[in-house]
Amino acid sequence: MPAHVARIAVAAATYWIDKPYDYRIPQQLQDKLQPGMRVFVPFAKGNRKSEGIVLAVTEESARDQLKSVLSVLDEEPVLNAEQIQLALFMHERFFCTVYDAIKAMLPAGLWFDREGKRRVRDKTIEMARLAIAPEDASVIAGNKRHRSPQQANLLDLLCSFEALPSHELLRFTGAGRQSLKALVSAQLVELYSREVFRRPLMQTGERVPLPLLNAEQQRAFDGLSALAKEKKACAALLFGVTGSGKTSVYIHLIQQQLSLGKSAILLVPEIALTPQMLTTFSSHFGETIAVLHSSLSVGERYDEWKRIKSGKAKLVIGTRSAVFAPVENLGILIIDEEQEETYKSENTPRYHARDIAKFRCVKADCLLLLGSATPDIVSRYYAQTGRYSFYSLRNRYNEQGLPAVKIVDMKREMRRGNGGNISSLLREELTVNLERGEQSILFINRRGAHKLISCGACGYTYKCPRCSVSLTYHSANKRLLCHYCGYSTRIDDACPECGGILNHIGAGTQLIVDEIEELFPGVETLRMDTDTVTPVGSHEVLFARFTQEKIPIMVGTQMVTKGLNFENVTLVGVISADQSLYAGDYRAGERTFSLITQVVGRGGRGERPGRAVIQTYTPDNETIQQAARQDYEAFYQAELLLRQTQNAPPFCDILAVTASGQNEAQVVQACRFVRRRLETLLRDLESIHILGPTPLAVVKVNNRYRYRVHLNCIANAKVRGAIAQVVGECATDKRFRGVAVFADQDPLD
DNA sequence: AGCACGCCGACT
DNA sequence: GTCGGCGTGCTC
Repeated sequence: MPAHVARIAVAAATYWIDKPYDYRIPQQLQDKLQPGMRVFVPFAKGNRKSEGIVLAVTEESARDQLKSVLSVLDEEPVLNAEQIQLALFMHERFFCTVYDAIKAMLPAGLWFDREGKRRVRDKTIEMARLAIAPEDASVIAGNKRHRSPQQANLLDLLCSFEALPSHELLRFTGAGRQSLKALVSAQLVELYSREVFRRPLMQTGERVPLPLLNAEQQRAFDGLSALAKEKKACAALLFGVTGSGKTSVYIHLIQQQLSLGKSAILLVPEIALTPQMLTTFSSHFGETIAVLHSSLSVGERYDEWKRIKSGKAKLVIGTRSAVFAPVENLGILIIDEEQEETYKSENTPRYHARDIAKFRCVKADCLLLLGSATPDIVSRYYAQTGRYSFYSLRNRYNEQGLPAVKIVDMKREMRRGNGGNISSLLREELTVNLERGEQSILFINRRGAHKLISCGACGYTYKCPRCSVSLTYHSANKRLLCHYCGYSTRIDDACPECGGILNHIGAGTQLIVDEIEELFPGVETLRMDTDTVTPVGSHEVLFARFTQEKIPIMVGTQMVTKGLNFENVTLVGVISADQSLYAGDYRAGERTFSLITQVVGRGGRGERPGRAVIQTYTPDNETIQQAARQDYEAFYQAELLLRQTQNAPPFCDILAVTASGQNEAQVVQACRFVRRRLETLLRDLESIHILGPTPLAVVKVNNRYRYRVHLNCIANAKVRGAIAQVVGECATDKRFRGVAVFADQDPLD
């Protein structure tokens, strides 16, 4: 008897009604339809056409009335059995629909394909430039009768740049596409396409022999390869101080699996920051590598996905979403710098790559390897308790010693009359480096370190009209910008409230650069931060300039801490170590320790020993001192104790139910309801703490207020079930209309 | 009676 | 979320 029922995950089903739906398979589709294929099905009363994916094909259904599958969208399944299981697991684990999970697993190129045929996009971006002289353009921009304010903004910005990608131009001015189009038809602006930076070059020439392992690396490799060969699911933590050569161990492990006919996945926190690593890997593995990351075009990403699925690529290197790479026969999955927060998705599905990796390694009976110089406290704890195997690399490459670190008390500095951001010690050290012709890196421990603007007379500051944050000043486009919603506006000549003089405050990269220029006139500096107006792929360009042109000083945020070896860098300065310590969440200490440790480890990679200067307002802080000593074990022990008293991971899971909406009171009401319901549903649970409603650190984003209820408990099926139920109750309760509610484990913010 | 509107609730 | 069903109440 032919199978005639398809169990389907329907795209149109919202979270609270999401479950597998049964459909009848019409006669003409019975031979074609297989699990993992996408279909169109009628859904709900209106029978509106929805996409769906076949989870299983069976004989019988528990219901007697079934609608029929309308059509099949794929010739071949796009998901295999393991991926379908993974999607069902994600539904349970991450409070998302099965279809949300599936969307995260497949490349976007596969989706837009049916309606619009825009699957294969070429590798160009649209650029905009003035079609007339800048002087004429600024005259036209100034003439308010002639051009709308938006158009004037666009012209203004284009005056200070030769050319800009049009999406960035629009983002920075807040103008719509129509305004740009109008300028184009008025022949003031022209658009052209430019090829974007291509994928990191894959070497096709001679394969380089594998790197030699030192005794310590060999020991780690021997242990890990024995684990990998056991052909059963296991996990290991490889602790390796910065510069100890974790990568060499990865290369050998991967090589071993590839030679056994297996495939491998290597996850990295951010591809843009690991060009050196990519070059190394391609010199060993050539075209068997597929690279997956967010700055690939839809077409490129789709092509890489196909290369992996067809088995042409056996080693996948990529960021978070690469954990879904459709490799067959997985032999090893490595997560480099596993403590990085980029492995956690902040959008639906709110998954952590580590959890997906564990699932896959269990299914494939293979080794999951977590590598880090500053492991996640939870991972280190599992290594301690034996849940993970544990290997460590404690010696730096070439027997290099750790940098000599000095901590500067900025309070004392201030009392001595130095109100700047650069202490006298750091200035002396910089002078030494300049004289010796050696390079220095200054690190600003602050997200999106930018200038704030405030009025010297009345204290007025610019606030985002849609979010509860101040606007930051971007000298690149001379505009004020909101980091949360992208709102941007022109800066006034004087304070809009009282007409006073506007000051630039805050330790932004630009500010430090300005200070350096004042202290060392004529010395070239390089700025490195996420939010400058720069084309895609420019990190590599900037890093290359820093190395090749031997620019004496680089000033930057987080991104200077990662992955790159600069031979000639002998001094690292941490401008202010404190910023991330007081972020309020339980991970603040971990984050600070990791950042400082990594940046200090950047120095002294070459022949000469490195030095580091850490500036802080709290020089007695244990975390800062541990980071200065690069003493992970001391930090781990102290932090573990703290976690125990805080009821935080690894002793407890933290689940959060977040509500957002335009009406603040209603959002708080929804949270109170969530709390009451959870207290009722979970009242017989012994160790559970329910907290909140608490506003998020940034309470309003895009005119929506955000509040949250936290649960500290072991996240078992009962707890997850209760949360799923309550999220559903909120969604259907008319008192909470307009309030969006979602659940998440270990939220980042 | 005829219809506009709003609320309810199910979605295979 | 979204749509059809159905009750209420207004108007002709």
